[in-house]
Amino acid sequence: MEKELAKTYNPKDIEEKLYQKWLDKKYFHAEVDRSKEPFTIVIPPPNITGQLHMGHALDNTIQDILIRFKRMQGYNTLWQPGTDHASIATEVKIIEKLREEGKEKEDLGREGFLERAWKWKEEYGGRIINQLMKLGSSCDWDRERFTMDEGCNKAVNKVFVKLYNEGYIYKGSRIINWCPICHTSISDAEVEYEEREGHFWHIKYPIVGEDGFVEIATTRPETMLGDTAVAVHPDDERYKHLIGKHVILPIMNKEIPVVADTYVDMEFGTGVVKITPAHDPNDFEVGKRHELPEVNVMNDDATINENGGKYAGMDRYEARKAIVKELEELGLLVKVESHSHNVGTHDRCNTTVEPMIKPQWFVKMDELIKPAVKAVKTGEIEIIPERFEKMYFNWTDNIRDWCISRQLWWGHRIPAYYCDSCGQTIVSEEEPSRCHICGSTNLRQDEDTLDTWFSSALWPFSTLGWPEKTEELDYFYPTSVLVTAYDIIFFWVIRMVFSGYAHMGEKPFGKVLFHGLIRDSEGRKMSKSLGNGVDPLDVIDRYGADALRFALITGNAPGNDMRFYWEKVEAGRNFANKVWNASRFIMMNLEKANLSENIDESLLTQADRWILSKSNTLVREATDNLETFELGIAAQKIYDFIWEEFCDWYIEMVKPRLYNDEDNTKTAALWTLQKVLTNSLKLLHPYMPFVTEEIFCTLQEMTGLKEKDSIMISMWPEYNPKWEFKKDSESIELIKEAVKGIRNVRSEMNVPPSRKASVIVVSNNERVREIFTESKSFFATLGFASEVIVQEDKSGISEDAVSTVIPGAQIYIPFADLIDIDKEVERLSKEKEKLEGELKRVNGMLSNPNFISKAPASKIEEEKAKLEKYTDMMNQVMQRLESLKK
RNA sequence: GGGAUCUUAGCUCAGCUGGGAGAGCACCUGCCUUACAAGCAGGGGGUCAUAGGUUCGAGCCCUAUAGGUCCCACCA
Repeated sequence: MEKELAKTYNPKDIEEKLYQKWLDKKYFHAEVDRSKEPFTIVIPPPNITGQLHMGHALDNTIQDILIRFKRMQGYNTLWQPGTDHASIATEVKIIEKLREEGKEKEDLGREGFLERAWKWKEEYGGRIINQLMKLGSSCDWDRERFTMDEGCNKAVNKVFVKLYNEGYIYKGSRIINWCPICHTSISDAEVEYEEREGHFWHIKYPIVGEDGFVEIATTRPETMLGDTAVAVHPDDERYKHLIGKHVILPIMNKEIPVVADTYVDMEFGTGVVKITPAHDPNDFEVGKRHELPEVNVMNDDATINENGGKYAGMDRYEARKAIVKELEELGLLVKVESHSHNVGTHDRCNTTVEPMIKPQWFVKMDELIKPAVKAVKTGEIEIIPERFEKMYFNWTDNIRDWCISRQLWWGHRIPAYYCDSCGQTIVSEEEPSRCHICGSTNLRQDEDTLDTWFSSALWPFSTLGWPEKTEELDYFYPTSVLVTAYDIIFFWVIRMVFSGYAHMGEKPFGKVLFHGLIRDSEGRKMSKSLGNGVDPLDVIDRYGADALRFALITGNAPGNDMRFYWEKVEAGRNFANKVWNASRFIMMNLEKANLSENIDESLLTQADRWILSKSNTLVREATDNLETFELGIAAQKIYDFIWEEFCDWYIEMVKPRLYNDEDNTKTAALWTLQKVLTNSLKLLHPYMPFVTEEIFCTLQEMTGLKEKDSIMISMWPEYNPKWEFKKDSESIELIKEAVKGIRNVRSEMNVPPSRKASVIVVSNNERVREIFTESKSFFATLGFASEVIVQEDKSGISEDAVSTVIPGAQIYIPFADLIDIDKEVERLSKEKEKLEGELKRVNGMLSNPNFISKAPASKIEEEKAKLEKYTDMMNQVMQRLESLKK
């Protein structure tokens, strides 16, 4: 019993200890249990190279809130964790590390490199997991998975082979985005467009067999080395006569045709476009239509290759300069304009990507995407907030085939094998021992690996055991909700959806909850290069995980970006401390109490019933908000309830009863305190798991009322219709009005709290007099009253009393020597002004015949009641003013 | 070019289906009141971007305009 709580809440004292307890007790662990309904979330797997950043902190806080909420509601909750091998991100990091040692990846060879990568994974893969634990994440760590573990690998191979056999995966030479630094192809989704200032070079191409030139304009003169045509619009009168003729490609001195294609915009540039099928996606299409040769002029590192003649070996930008210079010398450069245009860059390394034609593996998307579109259209998958549906459809409607092969080593190697004897391609889950066409053993596996998102697309079911038919898969799939930032809709969400339908025949999740990005206090994205990132671990270290979690959730609407402010974390910390101290106070008083689970409800006072009522309403509303993912709103309500209603009002109201051992309602007060506190802690627990757990356990020890060993497995409070004490609630609200009025008057009159005064309540309403008579005790502490007198009329009230009006009553406070008539008149005039405003509004409504005829009856009644109330109050204020003016 | 979203107190933002403008921080005043100064009490501060419209009634719904942010497309 001698458990002492520190005067201020110190998260460091308890967070680690409690997390360890939860782990030890296996509270996070889920087993298939068909007697219970499952609630499942798969974690967006963080990269093994990653360090926890604010985005993770938000994402995982949201997931943890949902999981803890559902767990307490009695669902069998599984939060499935794991990490992503992040093929390119990891490979780049390892290469960097190797370079520090003076090595290139080729020096190690494929095997050696992979060995190195696995070591890296062992070393750093656990780091982000530990960081997630610091946040309080209640993932089932016993089920931790990795996108390249044996099971996931199996799933990947199975899917690849299946899609290949069904004709959805194919290999082809097509134009793809090539990163000259990472030396790999990347998908369209990985290209980021940046607006850059560039130039528009106008170049003359001589016309064959004629004196004269066509003038073309280009932003990338170096690609002209690979031009195989120029194109004009078929309806362009200026150039119609050239169609079918040839021009000389300068420098290369090669004849290339003039073709007509509607792709050309007559209004733009000169209306003549150079066509480089091998280095521009649009030109590639034009080239296909006109059967133009494709001349690749670049090496993998974006230097010019042997097709570029004398420029061979030069970097693309050097070549650009040199080519422009040569054109100038040849007199073929007409002019140079400045021109801003979008440049595609690789989202990982920011290098300008080079479109190139390369043999790559693709997933044919047009058919596969259909169920994914339908699912969202029909509402089988619900997207929250709804507006992100448009983003989703924007992608699905313009879907292009997905380039899935990467020229990287770290990742799932493509399960395709080539027979060197007969040229056959064999796609197989297991490595074939011999070619099944010619029997040769001369087989070699495709060198490429798969896009990292290929394996994460399978995450919702691969983690549950697919392709094995596991109990887990049967029970936990489809998962309940996916929580992620909106910036990976295209990369991940859509691909999981179509994969779920393609391989499971079922959606991967019923709901997708998108949240926004965390920005710095100036609204910029947090990034390493800007150095404006805030480390969540640093925040936790200074303020505790609960404070961070609360800061990330409050004051933010779903899907909106939010700015990070230390002040917000401080507010969270202050709230945790408030809860801590209120609990400390309650427990101090509970020490000698001997409470039982239930109480004879006839012992409850007005105030007890009022707070129980309020608490009850909170339970209903917060639960509803949580169910609909309005986490910020629920948090705000819980915060307001605990701080204002419970601490500032109820605890203050109850103090006189606690300090008076003679008071026969003391036990009821203690019981109510304990009850409301426990419920509040439970509601708060998903947001602030640590502080609530510590208090919950201590409180149980103290009262001997034990529900569970941990709040996280206790029952979520339920709305109790019996606890709607409407009459008591109205009474206490009236008392609060009176107390506020008294405080206001005293403050305005500069009366120090030390100066007590009597409070006279005048009301001709018997019910109101009853309320005040019953609640006299509140005014001593809350309203600095020396005594409270309740009477029917104004008899015996001295003329120099100050007063205030509340609905149904007037309150007088005689201060004798203190009264300053002018000031009092001024104050009352302000009250009068306010009432005038209210009356004007109400009268305006009620005198409008349209309002009377069209508004709902209940609304009209409401306004009529207000009119009555305000008129009464107004009369009182007027009378008082009259009498003061005498 | 297409689309989304935002514009509410000095700052950062809530405000769910239309029915008397809110929070945190900041500011002013007074309080070390035996849970909490990371606190308590009181206060000031907003033609809810602009202009129309729908409605008995609009911060909320519709249209237009201005400005900001973002996504997609990629006119060489």
